[in-house]
Amino acid sequence: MAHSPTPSVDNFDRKILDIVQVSNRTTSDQIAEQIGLSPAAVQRRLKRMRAQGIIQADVSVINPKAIGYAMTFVVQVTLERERVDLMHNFKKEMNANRSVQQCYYVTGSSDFILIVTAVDMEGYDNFTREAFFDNANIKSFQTNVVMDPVKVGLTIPIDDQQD
Amino acid sequence: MAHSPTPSVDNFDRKILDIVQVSNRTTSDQIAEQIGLSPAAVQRRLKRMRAQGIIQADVSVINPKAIGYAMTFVVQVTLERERVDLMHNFKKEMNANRSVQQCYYVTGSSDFILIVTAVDMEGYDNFTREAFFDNANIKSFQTNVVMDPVKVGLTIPIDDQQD
DNA sequence: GGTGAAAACGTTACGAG
DNA sequence: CTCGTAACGTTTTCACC
Repeated sequence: MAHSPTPSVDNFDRKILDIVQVSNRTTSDQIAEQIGLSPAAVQRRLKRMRAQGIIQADVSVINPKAIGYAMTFVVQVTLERERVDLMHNFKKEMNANRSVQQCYYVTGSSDFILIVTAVDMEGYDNFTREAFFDNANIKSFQTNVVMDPVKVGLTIPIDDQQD
Repeated sequence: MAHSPTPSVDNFDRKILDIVQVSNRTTSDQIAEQIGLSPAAVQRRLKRMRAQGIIQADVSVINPKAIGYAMTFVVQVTLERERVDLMHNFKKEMNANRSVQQCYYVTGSSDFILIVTAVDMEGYDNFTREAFFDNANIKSFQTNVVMDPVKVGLTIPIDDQQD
């Protein structure tokens, strides 16, 4: 965390990002037409932004139900002690745990907030056992069952700016 | 919620999903080699899964910092009354609000849990004003500032199964 | 499901502004 | 330094087996 390799995102980049973050299978020709650039220029910019880490990844979003993961949970975890090494350990565990879709370290009432998927309640129960009860440093956790995933995804508001 | 349109996801499909949910720019040849199928077969399966909605979307994940969205928040919202029409309204508003990355309707202590991005604290303040204070049906909300987005994304654990 | 040809797409080199 | 055009290599698509 010591270097920022010059963002350099202009308005053309922003327009491209706004499109690909919704659908990255949009062809360069389509993007080019929409933003008023040549297909090659669009490709060059995409390649540059992927290399620079502005575009972090290109992924398919899978319908959880299609593969039997019918339930989603939002879990708030409070640690016993906020020691740096224990926290680092917890982060590593969450990264490794395939049931954990997302994990945020937050300020406020709890320490971590997780988005967890499971096949069913029994599957979630197993997850809590493995992830929490076997962990001495976890003070408490509170579960919210998701009844409706109103909005999912990681779309970021991208607006034009005057550079 | 009355019909499941025949999942029909076999182990080849699962292996393909496991790859494309991490990187959907992997070529059919690469996937084919990894799972032991021909490139054309892989393509056919991908096309089918996209048509069936098993693959919901194909998106680029953008680094929020690259476009100036440096802060993330987890917000828990409690409504005054859980009336169906008011809830439906709230869902629509969250879907339309570009600051709201994710929105879950949950059971438990609060009604909705949001993941919100903002340029800075002032941007978040503006968001709360527009989204919450102008809404008579919102009882309370509690904000957690994300200090470390330990794990983001929507990867789902996909394992082989015996069909 | 596999094979191969045709079409579409992404990539790169070149010249121009 | 970045654009657009055009040639090139790769990938996807589709008809057929």
